[in-house]
Amino acid sequence: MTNNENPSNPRSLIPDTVRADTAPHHTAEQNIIDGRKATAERARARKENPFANDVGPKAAGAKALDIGALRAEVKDARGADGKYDEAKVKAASGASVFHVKGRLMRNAPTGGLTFLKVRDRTGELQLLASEASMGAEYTRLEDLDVGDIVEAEGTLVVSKRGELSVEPTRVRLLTKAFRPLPEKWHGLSDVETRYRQRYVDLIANPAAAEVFRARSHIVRAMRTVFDEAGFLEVETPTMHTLIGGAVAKPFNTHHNALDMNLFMRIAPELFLKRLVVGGFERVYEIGRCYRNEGLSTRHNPEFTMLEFYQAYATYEDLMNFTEVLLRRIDGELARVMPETHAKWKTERPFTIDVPFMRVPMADAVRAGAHKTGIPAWIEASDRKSDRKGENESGMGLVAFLKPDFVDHMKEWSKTSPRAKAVDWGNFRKGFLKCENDGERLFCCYEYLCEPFLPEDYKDAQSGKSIPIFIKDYPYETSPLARRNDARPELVDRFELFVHGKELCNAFSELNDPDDQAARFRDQVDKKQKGAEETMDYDEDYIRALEYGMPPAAGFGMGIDRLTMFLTSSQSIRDVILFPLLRPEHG
RNA sequence: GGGCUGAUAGCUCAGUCGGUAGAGCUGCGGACUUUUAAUCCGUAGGUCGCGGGUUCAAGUCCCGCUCGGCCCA
Repeated sequence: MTNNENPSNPRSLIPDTVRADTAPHHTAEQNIIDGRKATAERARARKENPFANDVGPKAAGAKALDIGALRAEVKDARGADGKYDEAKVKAASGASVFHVKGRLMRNAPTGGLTFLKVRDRTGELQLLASEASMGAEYTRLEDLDVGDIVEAEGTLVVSKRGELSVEPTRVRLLTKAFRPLPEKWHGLSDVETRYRQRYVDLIANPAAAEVFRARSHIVRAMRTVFDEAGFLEVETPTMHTLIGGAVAKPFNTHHNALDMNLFMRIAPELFLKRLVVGGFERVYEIGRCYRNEGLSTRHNPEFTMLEFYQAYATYEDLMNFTEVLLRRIDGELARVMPETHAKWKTERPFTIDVPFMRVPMADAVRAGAHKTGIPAWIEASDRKSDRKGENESGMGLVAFLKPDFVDHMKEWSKTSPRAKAVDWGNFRKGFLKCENDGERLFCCYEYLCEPFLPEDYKDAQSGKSIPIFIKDYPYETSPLARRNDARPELVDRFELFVHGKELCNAFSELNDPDDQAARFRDQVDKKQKGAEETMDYDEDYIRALEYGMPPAAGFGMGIDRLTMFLTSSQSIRDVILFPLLRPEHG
């Protein structure tokens, strides 16, 4: 806790609802809060602490267990239908007294018998309380509200419906919850409140909490895979003096003591490759990156990226490895949370169970051109390009479009439903802005292929889309990637698209310092011509390459997006605990 | 930044042509010894996001603003 809160902040740090003494609000919520505070005061009057710390069983020999561990003790008493057999429970647990603690999720009296439900991090357990088991303390249950943190101890019994329950001799308030939880049936669905008050979301929506558990498992499984393969996990700076490693706008910050402007990193790439120079032949980093861009269902300004670099590997090796990695992670998810995973898996519009597609970008563009049914495009994309040494498929279309694109747009767009579905306005805008044929090919890919990937590459059996590696990018779009030995106009690079959305970006690394220096100079030229998103010239990185970086391949993947895919989440905000939002009070 | 769309009780939502603000859950009081969205009876709970305008009359129509959501850049 810091004590240097800015006194100039015009907004009070204390919300109205907890200033009830000075500014009472006669709202329904405030009435509930007042009532719960009064309950806490009554407990204090009885010398009981409504924020107790002395947790633990009172009975000698009682077992203090997590709910999951408690269930494991009597797992053999559970039938195939999920119901417990009372005799078997008694046989397994005998007269043992169990102690559990957690959040009270239900408090339902039916006269002399009260059903309560306690939830801890491992599960939920019913308490079956009666006057017979609790004596005079039974009436005290009235003071417990849903949301309170409680402890209870007693023997195991089975309810008439076959539910494993603790018959408590004691149920005690540990922490009073002043605020009511959202409604039990619909939960909390207001997305704004879910993001702003994630703590409530996590309590009220178990499905939301499951996504974040999955995220943790995903990252751990990933580390296991890399550690087993002999990779070293490292941490490199997140505050950079130069912009590098990706094409994006950075956040600016400032170091006071050195009076130095800094950029929050947009990618760790150039530092990790320095480590490859240093002899760490296999390194990876999982860390936060920052990009000063708009927000969307797929973009948060800060996000988590995995990057790894492997000496003596090529981008072909990494394609194989990517498939292994994703299946290993998904398999681990299936192992640790089988039921939730099965639900997510059926919801997925894609499958990772079949081999991924591998398509050179130029071939994808040629196929995309054919799909539009525009005769001139088909003819052009089948034609050999006049550019020497050029690949012969997609480049034909680029050569054809370059001189007169705009004039024919209306006519082309009417050729077929597929042609009509093309975003012609932005395609034109993007194409005309391109400075070279490489960028033009990439632009054709973006508008003619990428939006249609899910429908064009499908698994016949399941009807689900197949992840696809688009490979062999034009060198102009990839300033850090190695040129293809046979076709220097291309780089040995791929991106993995899952259901049409980019997940990974990888390439064989450019380790020729002179070529890298030339690419940096191109970037600087672009900036001088007004381009906003360019890399800086990194002299030290060139110097590092001059010491010799072994041939290597590198890989980047958004952890947030991976989590979205695997947990069937529709928005990146559903996989980031505290996504960036505007301040609540304007 | 642009288009569309939303904000009504603590939560989930209705609210028709502009005419007294509604329900369920929650809360509070009561009944109930096998519930699990418990049930039954009673009862309380509102700055209709904020500001302006039109009107005899605005949750409703108009304008602006704030904060979201979806799509696009």
